[in-house]
Formats: sequence, structure tokens, C-alpha cells
Amino acid sequence: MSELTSLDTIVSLSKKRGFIFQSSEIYGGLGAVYDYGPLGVELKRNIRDAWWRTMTQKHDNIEGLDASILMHPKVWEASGHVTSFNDPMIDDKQSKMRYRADTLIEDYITKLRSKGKDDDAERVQQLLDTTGTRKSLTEDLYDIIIDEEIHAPDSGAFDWTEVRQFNLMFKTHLGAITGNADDSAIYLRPETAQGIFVNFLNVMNTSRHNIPFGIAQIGKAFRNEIVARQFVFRMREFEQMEMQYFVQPGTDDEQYENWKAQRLSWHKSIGIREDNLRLVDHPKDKLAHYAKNAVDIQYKFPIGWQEVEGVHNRTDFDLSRHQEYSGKKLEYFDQQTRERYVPYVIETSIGLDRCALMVLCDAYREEEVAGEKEGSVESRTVLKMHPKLAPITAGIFPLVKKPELKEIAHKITDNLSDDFKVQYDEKGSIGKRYRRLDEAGTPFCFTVDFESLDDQTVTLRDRDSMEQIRVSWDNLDRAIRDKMKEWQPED
RNA sequence: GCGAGAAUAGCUCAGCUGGUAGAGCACAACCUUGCCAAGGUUGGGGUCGCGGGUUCGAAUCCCGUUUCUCGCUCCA
Repeated sequence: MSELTSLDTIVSLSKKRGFIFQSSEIYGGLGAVYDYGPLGVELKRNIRDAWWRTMTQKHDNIEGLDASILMHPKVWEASGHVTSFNDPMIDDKQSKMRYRADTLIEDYITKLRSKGKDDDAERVQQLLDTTGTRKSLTEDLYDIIIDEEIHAPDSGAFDWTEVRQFNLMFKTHLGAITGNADDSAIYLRPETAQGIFVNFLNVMNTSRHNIPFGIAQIGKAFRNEIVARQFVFRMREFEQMEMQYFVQPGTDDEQYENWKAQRLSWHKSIGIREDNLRLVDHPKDKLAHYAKNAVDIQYKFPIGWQEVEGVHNRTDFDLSRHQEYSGKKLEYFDQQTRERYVPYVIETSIGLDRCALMVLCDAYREEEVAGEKEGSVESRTVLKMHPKLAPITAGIFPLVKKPELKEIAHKITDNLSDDFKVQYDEKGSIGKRYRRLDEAGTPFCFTVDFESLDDQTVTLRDRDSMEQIRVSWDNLDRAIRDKMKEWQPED
């Protein structure tokens, strides 16, 4: 048994076995963009299916949606992304430390106040409040820092770079670009949630749900991260699975707690070990501008505890803003109480790529197993993930390459492939074939041997225990489904 | 984006102070193999991340660039 200490092992396995590759690798790669290979795409699809089923099949009041990546530019003004996704940064050339220019000035004002220089504080505050009115946002901030001789908090140096803007949204153009390119500028969505909010009326009017009800969506989002690292943990193009639950104001706290619990139990239901999961509440004074309450569902990655999913009480912020910016009423009328209101929103938002990484990390084991010779010890690498997530559900092998065994194995493969992703393999020794699929996380292997010819049974070899039992070859799909249902993570 | 380090076969790496590339594993074919990888034979695969420069000669030295790792920063 071994503990992962860095992501290197997972990165290496991912490439070696075909889970995840770097994008455009033959051209030297593209930063923080990754491609999913044959095993990865199946894993991702299985996770996606598990989430989708939990949301839209197990809740009769949650509907699915697939909104487009390109949206009206006003959406991002209303959502607050155009302003808050923009950070003016400045670097101390001496210490190489980077600061947010506006907070640097705010801290300076606080310092002035604490020294009793209220007049100066007021004057600088005035300047800060009117940035963007003199030259430009960045230049005005720069001028304040220079004119007021604000030194770096850590090094004490006064040696600044210029103030630069980092906008995290990708810009592109809609239609033919003529004349002023900015006229046609639109963004790739930095989150999928807004697609749900702008379709709130459409879904409500077509699905006949009363509040509370939810809208679920899975899709790509794009953020032009300044620093994007740690493998698929922080990518510039990533996939989100989001569900926005519309509730009556006043019931939001209760619903928030409810979804917190539901989402945590989902992670357990896909086989993640309980000890590696935790809930971390966001401190009240550090909440995002739209949130009344927020919690991270974190997983204990080799790089430390990190957020996989967030549950937020977004209040009526988004719908109210869209109501304001679009001029369309986004209200709900309660027939029984005769009340009209803008619903509150409880959001659950999970990164699919992070989730896939979590599954790989949680499943990864290097085990010592008894070798062929008496007393010898060998190691095996195995991914003990939930069987329903495994990229390949079953391997089907003829014990040796004899035509009569191969024929049966091919027949079984053909049957099982109606319902499962399976793999036929006859290459190498039987032990080697088991180990190969251990590394791919395949939970079941069926081996056709000479006994099969007499009694129509095959051996079912279990990935986790390495034990084997004989099962009738007519019942293999049932055997798989039963095992899937009873599976629990070890440790 | 800044600073530091790294980049050699699909993977893990060796290649000493410059003399035109190796190992193990993996992969493919054939044989062997009667239930837990690393038996046999044969084979494919690298212009040493990319672009320049120095040199008679560069994987090796210098510059630039890309990607990755770590730190700073950021994280709806």
C-alpha cells in the first residue's frame, strides 16, 4: 500500500495508459490544456453519466439543459464578470512580489487612518474611487501609487512595474470582423451557470414545475488563468457540471444545508473514501459578491486538500441582475400564496476534470502481492475505482491461444459489449493480462479455460481481491451488475 | 506574468570536462505458456523540446523560445 506524494505518478500513468495527454503535444504542448485519451474519455463519460443520472433521473424536479458556450455580451456585464474577472496587478521589481494594485492602495488608506491622517486618507480614497476618469484604469492606479509613494509592504522597496490588467475571460469575435473589431467582441463563457439563469424562464414555462425546481447542465467553460498548473486541476479549458436549484426566499438556508449533504454523499456514492473528503465553509467576510453562503467539498489530493465542488447560496443576485440588464421579469408567481418573487438560487458546481483526477488519485494503489515462487513478493499497480466508473468494465481472455477457447471468448465479448465496454485480450501470459487491466481499473476479468468446454462456466477474477470464482457464462451481465451494486472502497 | 530548476525512445532514466546516442520496461510478430507481469527468438521506434550562435565538430557550451515542476501571485 502506498500514499501518493505528488501528482507525478498519476501524470505518468495517465500518459502511459492513455487517460490524459497534454494538448498539441507534438508541437511542444499548449499550457494548461489537456486531451483525454481512450481510457480517460470513458472514465469522464462514466462520471458524467453518474452525475447526470443523480440529478435528472433521481430528482423529478430537476431538468437538464445544454446552453451554448457563446452568449450575449450583456450576460457577462450582468453577472459581474466583466468587472470582477479583471484584476489590476503590479509587481515589486526588487522582491518580485505581485500585488493587486487596488488593494495595495486600500491598505495604504487604512494605514493612514490608523495614524490619524484622516485628511490624507480621504483624499487618496477620493482618487481611488475615481480611477478610470483621468487617463485609464491602470494608469490612474499607477499614478496614485507613485504620487503617494506607496512602498511594497514586504520589501519596503519603491520600485514598481506598471499596472497591468489580467482579464480571465477569453475574447473572440462573432460574425465577420469589419472595422472596429471590438464591436463584435464576445466571450467564451467562464462558467456554465449563466446559461442556466438566462434560460430560467424558458425552462420554467416549458417544464411545468413549481418552485422548488432545478436545472442541471454539463459543459465546457474557459478561463484564461494567469497561472494554471497542477495537471488537470487548473485548466484553461475545463468542464463543469452545475445544477442551480431555484427556491423560495426564506427556505434558502434549509435548502443550502440539504444540498450540502446531498452532494457530499454523491462523492461517497462514486466510491471516494470518506476520510479523503471534507466540507470547508467559506469565511463570511470572504464570500464572492453574489453569495450569502458557500462551502467547498474538498478532496485530499497528493498536493493537499483542494476544492472539487462548491455549493453556494447565490441568493437572487443573478436573476435580479439579469432582470435589471435585460428588462425582462424573471419572477415566479406562487398560485397558492398569491406571492410574486425572484427566486433564490442554491448552486452546486463541480469540476468534471477535477473529479476525474480525484477518482484516479483515490483509486491508485501500489500493492505487494505474493509472487509465483514460494515466499517471493511482487508489486502490482491497480486502480481500485468504483466499477461503474471503470473505463473498461471487463476483460475477456482465453486462457491460452487455442481456437476452441478463443471462439467462446469472442462470443462472450460480443454478448457483453451490448451493455458494457469490454476488452478481448489473448496476448501474453494470463497473469500479465490481469495486471494490464488492473492498471486500467478494470474490475472484472473472465477467463475461458478447458473446463468451460465441459460445464459452460468461466472464471471471474476480481480486481481488488485477485480472487476468482466460477460463474456460468450465461449470467455474466448479471454477475457484473450484482458486483457493481455491492462494491465498497477499501481502507 | 516574475524568480529558480528541468526537458534524451511510448514510460523511467544513463550519457564524465564537446568527437555525430544507450539500458530496463513497454510495443509488434512467431514460439512457449493450463490462472496472477518481467521464458525464447526476431523486429519497429530518437535529426537528444524547438530556433539560432560558438566550433573542424554540439545531446553536451552560449542566447532566445515553448512546455513542465517549485515559489510568488491569482482563483466565481
